[in-house]
Amino acid sequence: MTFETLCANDDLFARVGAPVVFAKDEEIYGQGEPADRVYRMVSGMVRTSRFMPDGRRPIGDFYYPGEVFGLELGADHAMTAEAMNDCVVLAASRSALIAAGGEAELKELLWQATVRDLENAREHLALLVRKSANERVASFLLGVAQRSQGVMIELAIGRQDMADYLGLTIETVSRMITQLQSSGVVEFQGCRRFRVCDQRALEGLAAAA
Amino acid sequence: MTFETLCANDDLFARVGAPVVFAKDEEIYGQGEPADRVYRMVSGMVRTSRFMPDGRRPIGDFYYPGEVFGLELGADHAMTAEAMNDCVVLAASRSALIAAGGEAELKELLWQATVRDLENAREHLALLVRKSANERVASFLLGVAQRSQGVMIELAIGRQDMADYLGLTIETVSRMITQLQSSGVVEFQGCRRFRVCDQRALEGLAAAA
DNA sequence: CGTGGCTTTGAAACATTTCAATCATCGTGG
DNA sequence: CCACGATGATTGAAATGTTTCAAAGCCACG
Repeated sequence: MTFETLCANDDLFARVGAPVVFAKDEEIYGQGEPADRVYRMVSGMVRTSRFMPDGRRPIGDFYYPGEVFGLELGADHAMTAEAMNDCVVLAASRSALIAAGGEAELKELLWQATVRDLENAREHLALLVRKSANERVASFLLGVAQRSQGVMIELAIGRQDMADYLGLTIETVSRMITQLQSSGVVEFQGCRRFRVCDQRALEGLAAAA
Repeated sequence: MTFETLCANDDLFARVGAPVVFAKDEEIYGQGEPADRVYRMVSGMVRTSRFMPDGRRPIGDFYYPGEVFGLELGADHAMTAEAMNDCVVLAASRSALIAAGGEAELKELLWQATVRDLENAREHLALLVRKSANERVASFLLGVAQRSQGVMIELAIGRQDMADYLGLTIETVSRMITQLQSSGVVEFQGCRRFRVCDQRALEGLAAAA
């Protein structure tokens, strides 16, 4: 989502939306529930995921501050959204958005959200097709680093979520991180804070990202 | 794409589009070229793919008769489109579509294409995350079977394209097909025609599809 | 009937997962 | 304040699944 579009919808969401706080691991909405409300991240992070019959849990997307989520193509939510840490979101009902901004503006919002989802999905696909475990982890860390600012990067995402997103097991993710560290590409302080030491090398590994 | 939407645009495309024939393996448009024309499949099959710096070739999508492709979110084509067999498409320039149907109708077309792409991408993601080789192949064959009619199914897609799409090597795909055959789930006649023998079993393998 | 492209098969190498155990980290209650 | 337990992360070793490399088979086409 570009800076302009973020600003363009700023008033609408700010006018209509009510700030809501969610605690870590709290569910924002569940798979199958009617999708009558739309959300925009203010702070914190949210993940969407889908529970499969066999217990696998493919992760859809991660949402950062400023991003809109909860809009669906159908009437119901196709995924579950959960807070990854304590977070604040602006919540607005579809009807309130229409009342305040009109049908056209809601459609525009839906359009932007859909385009962003499609772009994310394509990037995610590129990551999963024909990339090795360490390339996946490298791409992921590079992505997080690019979305963050500052040298020390806060990793809100736990190993299990990373693994689900990358199509790997938690152990493999862990090993790849260890490996990236021993080759001096990144450096972790604890398991949730890291620093990119060799940007060039990380980009090289992430390659076809 | 639903039946209704197909019909709704039928006139527009039929009025404006010019039928074009492409031979097997011919390029319809290339990655990076300006996306000024839109296409709808009449017969045959088309694949889109992206060539990566390292020579890998992730496949975007396969397009069947009736489906629209070539619309892009940006100004240029993000992928290359190639004919997988001799095929006929209706081609129309964006400007001609606007002249004939108006801006709104083109937007609607773009919306439908984007939604379909997103749904495909999500399904594709589900396939790649946490599915084993034989589950992937089973899902793929099931998908082809569902889109086809009749008992004997024509597989327009070669092994290499399947492998690229499924994130496997051509040898693995071949082995999985052999395996599905020996377990009596499907039966191949040559390498491009098959029949589903045990629908239930195939669905079981495709599972979380 | 041979040639070339695509598919299948085999064996060994390799990457990832699985299972099991150990290790941090962090919040809680003694 | 420290020990404790809980949760999540790391590590190791063996098992598994997939790829790689090499060779042979099949089929369509000239």
